[in-house]
Amino acid sequence: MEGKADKGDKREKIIGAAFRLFCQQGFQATSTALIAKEAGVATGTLFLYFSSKAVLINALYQEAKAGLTAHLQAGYPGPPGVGDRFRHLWFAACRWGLANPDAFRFMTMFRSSPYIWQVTRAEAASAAAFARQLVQEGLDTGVLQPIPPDLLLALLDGAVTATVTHLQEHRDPAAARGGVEQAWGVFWRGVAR
Amino acid sequence: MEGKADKGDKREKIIGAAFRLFCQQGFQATSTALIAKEAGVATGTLFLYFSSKAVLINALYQEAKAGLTAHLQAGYPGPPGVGDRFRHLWFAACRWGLANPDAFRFMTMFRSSPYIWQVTRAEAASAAAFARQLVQEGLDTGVLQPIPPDLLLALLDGAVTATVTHLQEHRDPAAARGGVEQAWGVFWRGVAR
Amino acid sequence: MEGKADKGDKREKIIGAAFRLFCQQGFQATSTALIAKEAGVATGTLFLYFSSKAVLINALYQEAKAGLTAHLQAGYPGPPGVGDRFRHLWFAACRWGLANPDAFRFMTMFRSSPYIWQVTRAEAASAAAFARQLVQEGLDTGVLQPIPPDLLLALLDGAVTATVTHLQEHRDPAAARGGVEQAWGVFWRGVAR
Amino acid sequence: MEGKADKGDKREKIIGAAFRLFCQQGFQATSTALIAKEAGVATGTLFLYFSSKAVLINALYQEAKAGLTAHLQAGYPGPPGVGDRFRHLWFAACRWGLANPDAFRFMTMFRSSPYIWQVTRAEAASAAAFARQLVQEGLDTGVLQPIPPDLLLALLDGAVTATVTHLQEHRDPAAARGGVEQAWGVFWRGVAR
DNA sequence: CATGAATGAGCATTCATTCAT
DNA sequence: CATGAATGAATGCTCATTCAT
Repeated sequence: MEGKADKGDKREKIIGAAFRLFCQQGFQATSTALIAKEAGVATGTLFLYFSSKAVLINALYQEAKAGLTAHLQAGYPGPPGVGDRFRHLWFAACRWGLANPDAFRFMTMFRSSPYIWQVTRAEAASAAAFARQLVQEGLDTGVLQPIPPDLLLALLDGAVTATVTHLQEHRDPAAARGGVEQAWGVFWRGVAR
Repeated sequence: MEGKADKGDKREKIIGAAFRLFCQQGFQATSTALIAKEAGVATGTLFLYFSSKAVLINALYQEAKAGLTAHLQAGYPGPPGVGDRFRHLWFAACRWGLANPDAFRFMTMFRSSPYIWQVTRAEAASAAAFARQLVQEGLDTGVLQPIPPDLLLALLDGAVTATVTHLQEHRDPAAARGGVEQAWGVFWRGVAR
Repeated sequence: MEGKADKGDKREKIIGAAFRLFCQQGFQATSTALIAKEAGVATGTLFLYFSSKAVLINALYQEAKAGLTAHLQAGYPGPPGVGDRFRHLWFAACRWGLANPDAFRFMTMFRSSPYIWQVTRAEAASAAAFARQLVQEGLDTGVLQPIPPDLLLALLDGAVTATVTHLQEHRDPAAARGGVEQAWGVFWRGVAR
Repeated sequence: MEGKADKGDKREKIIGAAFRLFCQQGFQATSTALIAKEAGVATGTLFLYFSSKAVLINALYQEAKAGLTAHLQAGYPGPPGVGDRFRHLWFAACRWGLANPDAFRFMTMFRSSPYIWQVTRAEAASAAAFARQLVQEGLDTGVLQPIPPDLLLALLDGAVTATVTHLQEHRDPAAARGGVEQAWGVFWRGVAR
């Protein structure tokens, strides 16, 4: 009774199909017609929800970023230690990346792509403002090495991306857990004072 | 005798134009006709050197990787310490990335793109085999933390990419020097024992 | 309610335009864009009905063969004499050829062309199986000269083609009637016992 | 000493390669570059002998027609009977067609093609004027049925073409001889009085 | 005469987008 | 809201032809 395609269902299906196809075949090989077919809707319907292919791409990027951000904020611990909170971010990010391979891959693929507008990137960044605050707190309390906050965030981002991508390629569920832990060790040893 | 199109010049011009345009506008937004025009050659000439657009992209990727690899091997120091050699790699890579922004950006953009064939990636990786040996030596001699070599290489790669990309965005030649040094500190502190 | 593009009309228009243009200018000199324009549809529309130019050519060949076959079977007389039925085939074929000059010319032009696939030829041949049966009956009843059936059919085909082509070049409606009759005389005298 | 590619050798090689390729792959699939390569000469060389692809095609057509005509005139018997001379033409034509499959196929393929200019066709026809005279003589002496000479020539042409093409498809050297004889019987019975 | 790199007009085909139903 | 046939601008690629060597 509830599987009958509830209102708004179509938008989700289109987004899901788009993530899958873009990751598998890339941008140019994925036509809007194919996305629509994979999503089980008509060609025209896609344009009812996303006014153009460019809009769709950017929506996808935001969707991915929002998913990740939400996951990071979910169990975000309170005041305890700055290190604990960093630890939480690290593991939550890796866990999300490994659980959502398509969305994660999409993010890395389009991270520095000209298809993603500045606005999109800016919105995604602002959503992760709390991470920046954490870094600032770490610097202020002397827990972190004295490094420009933006550079430190970039390094965090780069390390997580490298770790998840690496573990995704060598699919070994057992090694994954350990890899995340080891990479965390490298990162924290590097930035902590 | 100097400058004016010395035979074989055309291939270089096409590669240069392609790097520039792909970085600015992305793969599909850059038509072969535009690349040819920007390179100052006829449309057909492009296909004389690269049998298809896909072949061009892969050639570009290899060109970039080869350029970086050559630069890394250039002043590669002998036996001294593992740390010294790592230091050389780090700084050489960052220097190259900052000096060749288009090629570097191209590499990050297409790193995980479906346009780049496995063969291309494999060839590029094999050229950097000496880096893998260095890691192994570091692990054997106990200079590095006990981490899977591949993961460690991935982290090195990710850290360099994050650093260069970050410094390119905030163009400040003065800060660049310092940034590379600081990021190196983070990385080495993280992986050294 | 009449005339003005009654759904499915487009396919017909494309076929008509293609017959005309291919006969006038040949295969390669006739661009798909020109066919579309002549048919009054958009370029893309042609590919909606025929997935490639090669498919279009083969469809045209089948269309022509089917038209001819249908016309031959239309008033095909029953049991009477084998000669009467041959006479029907001869005149019906010539009549159709003179009435559909473009389709007929197309058939002769592409008869031995590499553009027409074996499948296409086979299908067209199977549709004319009843002619083969007639020949067999003629041989069995001793009405025809003892000649391999395939050779006899080839000669019939060749004679009709030569006759119609000849009469088309010297357009003289009056002479046409007589020419068909005279050629029939030659053919039948040649094959009958 | 004499195999060293004598003067004018290149023209022959180009013609031979062109016959082969056009028959195998058709007009559009056969590029001038391919013909040149198959002939073992440079691209530009082809245009030294034939100023354009269209000129080459027409030269090929003339070459084929000339070859056939020469063969027909070779052992052309003197005054004896009209029937004997017809017989000679028939067998000589079939023999040539079976011995030169590529040239023969080329002729049938381009017989009614728009690529062959009227001039070319006219020249080829005038070379075969002696055949027309034979027909006229046959009509005048009452040896042939009273049929327009052009139509009779067209039927002769059509019958030879059909016979050779048919025998070429069903390659059976033994059957070939018999087939030519049987087809001749059909033709002569049809046109003789 | 011969070469083959270079040219660029031309073509088949695709695909984002629209709109009548 | 949903559909999918229709559109036509845009693109990758080909190939006849030229010309400097």
